[in-house]
Amino acid sequence: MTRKPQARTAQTRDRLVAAARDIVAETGLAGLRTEAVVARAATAKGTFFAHFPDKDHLLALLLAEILRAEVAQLAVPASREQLADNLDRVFAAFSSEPERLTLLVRFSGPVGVGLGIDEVIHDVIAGFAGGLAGMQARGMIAPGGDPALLGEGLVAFLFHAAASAQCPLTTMDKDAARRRAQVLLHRLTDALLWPGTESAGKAARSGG
Amino acid sequence: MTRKPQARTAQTRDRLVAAARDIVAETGLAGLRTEAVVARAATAKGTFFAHFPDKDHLLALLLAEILRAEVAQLAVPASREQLADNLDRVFAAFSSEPERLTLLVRFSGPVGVGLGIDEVIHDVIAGFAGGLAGMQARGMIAPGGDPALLGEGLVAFLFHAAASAQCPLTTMDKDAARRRAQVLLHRLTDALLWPGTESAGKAARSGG
DNA sequence: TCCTATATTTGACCGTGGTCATTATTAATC
DNA sequence: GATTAATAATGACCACGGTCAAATATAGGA
Repeated sequence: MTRKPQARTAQTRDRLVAAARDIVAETGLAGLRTEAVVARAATAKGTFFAHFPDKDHLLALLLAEILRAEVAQLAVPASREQLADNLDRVFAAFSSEPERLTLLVRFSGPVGVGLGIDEVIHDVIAGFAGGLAGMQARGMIAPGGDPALLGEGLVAFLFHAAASAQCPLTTMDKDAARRRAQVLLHRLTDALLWPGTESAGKAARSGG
Repeated sequence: MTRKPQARTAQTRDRLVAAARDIVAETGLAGLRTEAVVARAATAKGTFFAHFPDKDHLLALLLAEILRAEVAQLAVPASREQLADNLDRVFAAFSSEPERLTLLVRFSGPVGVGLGIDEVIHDVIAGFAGGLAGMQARGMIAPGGDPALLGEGLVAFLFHAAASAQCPLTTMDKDAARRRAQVLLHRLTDALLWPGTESAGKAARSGG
């Protein structure tokens, strides 16, 4: 017969997550070692894998926390400038560590349900969609598109730009690659939201 | 002083690539083991890493070959239906193995120059761009957008859809996830190319 | 042809993610 | 409280990617 989970199960899991959270805060996602996690949580390595299918699942959990904190503060955009600003912030949140993009790609689909990644992405899309709906009502973007779909389009562009910015730490100027990707992101956005006026959006932003 | 590379260098490298190519053909990208490669190529493991920075660089090289073969046959699209068909084929090529998407994301940026991934992606974009330019001239898509930029937008949607389709082999229906992602891809494409007529494109395709 | 500096190869070795048979603990029942 | 069956924790072990000091082979010059 199946029996209700023991009381210590949740405690052990919490200890593991807390230990991992601390380590990630200190070393970044890429610096996390399962050995270090179980040492700090005072469990055996096997226990780790009894609670998480693999290391990346735990990392995805923590990434969702981090992204939620970095993205929750974003206001619903009400102007072209605010929209561009939000795009830049989410872009930064998605690509500040290479590991983040890898995890997002791996866990953005059905695989990630339950880890929080899907919720974060959904919230980002919803934030864009809400802003776009308002702007559409005020005639500030091209009419006729479904705001939710346009929001998903923006997130698609974010992923693409983040991937294009991928760059080993050693070679070439990292900021240059990032800035180039950001320009691409904004031009694509303009093409989707203000068809036929790609350059106008850039001009409007550079004025602010 | 630096001296010209020895004759055997290229041979050894070719043996390694050939061995890896055979293994990938047999087991898929995920099934490749460096031990197996060096065994088949009759070299030591250290030699492998003298020729490639890591395993993924070699895999990216092979993936570029594979994608080139799968994508080279695509005709420049001259109609909505052909465009949709090309999108489906590239989507399939990008997402048929989970490992493919991972490698594409990692090596689509500046990191991937010299491995062929960047060329493949460039060719795909150029293919779409060429088709879109023609369709634009004939008034078949919304006017005013830069075809090259629109092509890049389509590739961005491809990546997003492929990520959304990510699904562990064990849980849920793989085809269902893929079909859902494909619908998303087509709706996004319609929003970009035929703003305000998302459903029309679907209807046109379902008739063919 | 011999010498030597450089290029290339080698394989024992290591770090780290992940497994699994075994042991310890606990919920449920009497 | 004693018994037992399910649940959780353990850590020795393995697989595999990647390293590096030492060994070997070669280009180029005398």
